Amino acid sequence: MSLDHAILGFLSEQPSTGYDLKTRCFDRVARSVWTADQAQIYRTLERLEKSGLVTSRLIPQPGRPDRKEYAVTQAGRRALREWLETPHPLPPLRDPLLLQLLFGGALPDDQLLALLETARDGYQRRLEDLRKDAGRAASESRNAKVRRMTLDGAMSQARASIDWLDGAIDRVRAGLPANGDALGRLTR
Amino acid sequence: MSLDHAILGFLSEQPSTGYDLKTRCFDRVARSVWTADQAQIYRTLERLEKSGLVTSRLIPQPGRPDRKEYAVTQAGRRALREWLETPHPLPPLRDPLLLQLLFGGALPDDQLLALLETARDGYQRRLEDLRKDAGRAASESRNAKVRRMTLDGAMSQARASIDWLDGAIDRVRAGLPANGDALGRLTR
DNA sequence: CGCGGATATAGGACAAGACGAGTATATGAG
DNA sequence: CTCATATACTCGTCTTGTCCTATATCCGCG
Repeated sequence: MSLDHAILGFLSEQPSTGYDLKTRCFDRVARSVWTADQAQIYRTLERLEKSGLVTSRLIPQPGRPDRKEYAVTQAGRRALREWLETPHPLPPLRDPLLLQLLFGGALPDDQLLALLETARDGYQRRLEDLRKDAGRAASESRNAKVRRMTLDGAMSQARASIDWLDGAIDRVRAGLPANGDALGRLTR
Repeated sequence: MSLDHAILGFLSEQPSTGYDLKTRCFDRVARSVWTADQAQIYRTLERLEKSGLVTSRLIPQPGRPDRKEYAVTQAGRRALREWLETPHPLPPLRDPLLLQLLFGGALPDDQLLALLETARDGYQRRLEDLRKDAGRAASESRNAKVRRMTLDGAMSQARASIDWLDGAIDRVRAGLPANGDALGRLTR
């Protein structure tokens, strides 16, 4: 369960509330790598506390709701360390666009092109977001350098998709054989 | 729900049983694009039948269990066509390795390298599988060409990951700044 | 003065996917 | 004769992820 360990990781850097984790960690630094929704974070924090990997303390705040600040325990640090050390299986490739393309021969050229171009633009936007992130974090520490590798990985994946889509678009524009009756079977 | 449409897509090519879909379609041609387990496929077929997108007929087989063969209906073809035409959002980037790397600065060089190298090997294996698939399907039809684009996409993603990981491995070997006390905080 | 946005937490509902176990029968290898 | 394998289908539970709602207060803006 990667989310558990992502939370342990962030808490090991700094004790935080659920709200902090959502807004400062997941919506900012982990945005391009792993997203998590609020409900998920609170649920996970409860579970982690039950299994003794984090503890919480209430910090009263005059006027506004108490902060419930979570911190990792020793057991939590051990769990994090263990997870960090072990290699995990590749994420299963599960891409709606590729699936569409598997059956995309049934579409006429213009619709096929629309599909490819929309995806291309999506990756382009993702790449720009990543570039912004990369611009912000420029430090010389080990942590910053490793974190920079993370961004590089995400960026190179986006770039690969863009290049591939550009090639695919060219090939469709250059002309594909017309389809026999696949479209007919689908439209009728 | 992409799985629904993947099933509709395969059935539109050829009526099949759940077993056929699992072994001939998902474990073979869609393997590199979308995986599905058996239970999932049977459940989805039931649901699709209830909503009138597929129909089934029992084909008795002497000795062994009846084949329950599903076929798309007109409504099913329409649903498939509609899904094929509309662009879908990019798959969220959710990669355990990238997440590990986010906190990977706490690891010593050798463990960091082990992580990167394992992942590299994984992508290498995936790429080889894809190459085998690409070798098999060499036809001149529109469908085959579009399907070939699908494989190209999957391959270029794998290649991008390999290149990135090679670069990252080199950079770690070339020497990263030592970490302050992050490791200490984790080990103690 | 009211309204919305930021801060802060928590609950329910639900689809989708992962995982595993169970039930048949037939064929063929050892 | 047994064991593995292929064919074919069913059930159940757990985890994930998403969405929506509710509760509270404070601050700034118009």
